[in-house]
Amino acid sequence: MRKLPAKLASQLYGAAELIAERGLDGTKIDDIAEATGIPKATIYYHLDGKNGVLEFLLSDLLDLISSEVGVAVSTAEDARTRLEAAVAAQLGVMVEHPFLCRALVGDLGRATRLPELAVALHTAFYEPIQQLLAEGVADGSLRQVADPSAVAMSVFGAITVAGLSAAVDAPSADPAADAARFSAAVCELVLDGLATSRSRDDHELGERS
Amino acid sequence: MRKLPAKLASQLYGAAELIAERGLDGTKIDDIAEATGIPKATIYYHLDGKNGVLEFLLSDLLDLISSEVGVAVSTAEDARTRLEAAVAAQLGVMVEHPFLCRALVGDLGRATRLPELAVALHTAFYEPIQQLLAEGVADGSLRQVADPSAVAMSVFGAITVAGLSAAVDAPSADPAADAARFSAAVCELVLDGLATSRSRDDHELGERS
Amino acid sequence: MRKLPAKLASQLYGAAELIAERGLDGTKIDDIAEATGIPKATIYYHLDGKNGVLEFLLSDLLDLISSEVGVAVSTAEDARTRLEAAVAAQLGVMVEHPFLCRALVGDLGRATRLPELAVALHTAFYEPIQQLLAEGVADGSLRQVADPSAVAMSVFGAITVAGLSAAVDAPSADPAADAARFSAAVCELVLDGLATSRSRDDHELGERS
Amino acid sequence: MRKLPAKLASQLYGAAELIAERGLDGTKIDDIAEATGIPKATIYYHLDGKNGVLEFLLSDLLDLISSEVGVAVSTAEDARTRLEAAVAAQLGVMVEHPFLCRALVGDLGRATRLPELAVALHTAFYEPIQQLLAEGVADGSLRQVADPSAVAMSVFGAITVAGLSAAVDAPSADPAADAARFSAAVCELVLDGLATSRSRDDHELGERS
DNA sequence: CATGAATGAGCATTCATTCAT
DNA sequence: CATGAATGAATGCTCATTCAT
Repeated sequence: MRKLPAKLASQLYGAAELIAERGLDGTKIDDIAEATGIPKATIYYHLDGKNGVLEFLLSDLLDLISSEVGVAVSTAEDARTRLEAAVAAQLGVMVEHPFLCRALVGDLGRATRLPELAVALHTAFYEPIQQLLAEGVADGSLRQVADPSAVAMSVFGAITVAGLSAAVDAPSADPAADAARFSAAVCELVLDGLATSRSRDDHELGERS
Repeated sequence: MRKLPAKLASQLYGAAELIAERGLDGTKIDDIAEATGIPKATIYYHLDGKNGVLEFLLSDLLDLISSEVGVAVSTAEDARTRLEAAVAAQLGVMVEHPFLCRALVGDLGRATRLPELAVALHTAFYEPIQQLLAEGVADGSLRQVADPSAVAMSVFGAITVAGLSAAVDAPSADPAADAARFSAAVCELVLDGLATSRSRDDHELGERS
Repeated sequence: MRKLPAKLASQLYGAAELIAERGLDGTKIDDIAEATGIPKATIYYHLDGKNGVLEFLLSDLLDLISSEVGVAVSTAEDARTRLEAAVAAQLGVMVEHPFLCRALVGDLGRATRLPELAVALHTAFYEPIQQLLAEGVADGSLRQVADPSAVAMSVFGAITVAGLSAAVDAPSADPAADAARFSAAVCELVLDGLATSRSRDDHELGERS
Repeated sequence: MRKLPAKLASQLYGAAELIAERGLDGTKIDDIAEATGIPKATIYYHLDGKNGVLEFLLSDLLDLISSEVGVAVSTAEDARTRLEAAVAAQLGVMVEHPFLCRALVGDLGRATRLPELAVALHTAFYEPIQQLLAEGVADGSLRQVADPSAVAMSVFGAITVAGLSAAVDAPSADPAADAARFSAAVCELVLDGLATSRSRDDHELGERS
């Protein structure tokens, strides 16, 4: 639980693929030890058991996302533009760490049950979006919606699941391009919606009548 | 092992909360036996082990979603309207089965690794959306997007994460209302997007210049 | 913890020597399993772990002593005679179960920490003596001493340590003879004391002056 | 590993209660380190592992008893008087070191298996008594018994168990008084026996007839 | 000398699963 | 059909001990 030596930390990443593939419960500590080259007992010396390993790995990912998104969000642009930047940032990190992402999803239940991770999850993914939505309303770059928190959750889902899907697919040769592609798709959806203008008119008409 | 007696089936649902709360690996067969009142060996007699329990529980949920969404999608309306109906249908089922939903997500990794479930997952969640998106383009009620499959994935995320969030929150007194609220929020997002028309102009301007 | 099947119970005795020799902590469950022929998991199914094994074994010994002594004490003789009988009974059982006795002594600390054993210990060893001492005073066959409970404890020690010593020594060919020999020695000590009558006079004289 | 600095030695006594309470196997070196304030590795530097700690602690106790009893036994008095003194000496030391006594008894099995301790045990407890008994016969202050070694063992038990019982009971405010009380009780028993003179007559009569 | 850090070796316990009744 | 009893197989974790500084 102390700040584990940089060397160990880096070795530990060798376990990510394992966990992504089999889930934490399907991964024996011995497997982790073997995959990382760190003696079992040493893992226990530095981390708090198997959960500790997951916690360390995911904390790292979450911190990374958190900080990249944080940067993207802190510019002087309007909220809409910053939302696009945030989406790109999050997807960029996710695509760059496919195994961690898959581990996160595969053990989402457990991650949720690990208090520290639960808040990191919230901080990394949900909060910035919610924040941006509110700011967008203030600066006129995003629409006021009826149920902001539900919409924020939904936007979170749109981004994250896209990222996950990218992470789960066989890692492409050009992660940056993948990220850009998904980022564009998500932004197109989230900002402009899918309805055609005609269907919008029809729909409003329908509701009016 | 296929057709378990109706009584057992209903008892088995008593295990959903357990699994939702602790994950399948955190749930002992003995726990399930105790929670459901079904003797351990009897569970084995009817189902194929622990995974069998999860498979049974989730298959049921997935079938339900699949069929409800199927109905919603099979009307004569335009694709956009049917998309709204599909969202409402999916969210309706999810909100009504919060524990199963959480079990599904919590053990997503395992579900993914169970072949039968993996396809059911795809069929229930992703396919109808993808299908609808294509049909919407055809009937002019939905926009043509640059990367349809990425967008479909993203829409799937928008819907599902919203549903999950509803399922995780303390079950409200009025599930139908919850479903409606979330459904509206998701549709607002997915159909109309978040950008204000002004920001759209600005943005296009910015891109042009 | 349920009344284990007679067959298992008898097999379990095969572990006594092991435990006597190495102490419970020095004895692996696997050793016990091997020595008794009972599969490890079956031991766990019936008993509560390693402590459970010790508890079972010693409970048995203690019950046996308790009941044999109980019989010896329940005759119509005077207390002194019954004390002799009790000593013989206790030593008889101890000599007949040398391994259990040694296990008991070797793990006395643990036995003391196991609540059930602690009381059984008291009941089997200490109580009958204390009782007899009191009755002996009443019927005039035993002396009134200044500190009855301290003396009872001491008598208990005289008997038990003698028995232990007999149990620890290589088991003789004729246990009954051993028991009789030790029994006689203990009774001689406990009933008549070691002082010569001359030394008694001297001593009283010394105190008087 | 022999001569540990006085300061460490004194700190080490802080572990006695721990060991008395839980047994040596139930006491982790880390516990000992924490309880004594001596770093784990330092304990290893000075002593030979866990057994070394026990050995150190008990050797000390045994030496103490040995020497105190030795003094008591080396006077010019008759054997009977010296036996009384020896009893008082042994009980005095035991009562003054209740935790060590309990540790000794609780881990009697192990102590017995530690060669050095085994002989120290014999030397401290058994030998002086045996010696005294023989001398008493020679100087006429103690009776000739049929089985001297069995009786010596029994006397040893009478004394030691009394001392233990005193050590286990909550340590009284006045250890010296306790020791005296128990000492008197033990001597009363061991020297004069419990039989009333009437019962002695009856008994001999009974045997004769 | 003293000790923080690291680890090899060990093992109790758990649990899913089977099967005789 | 249903199930109480039994167990094989697996593994997370502990802890005494070592050693480089």
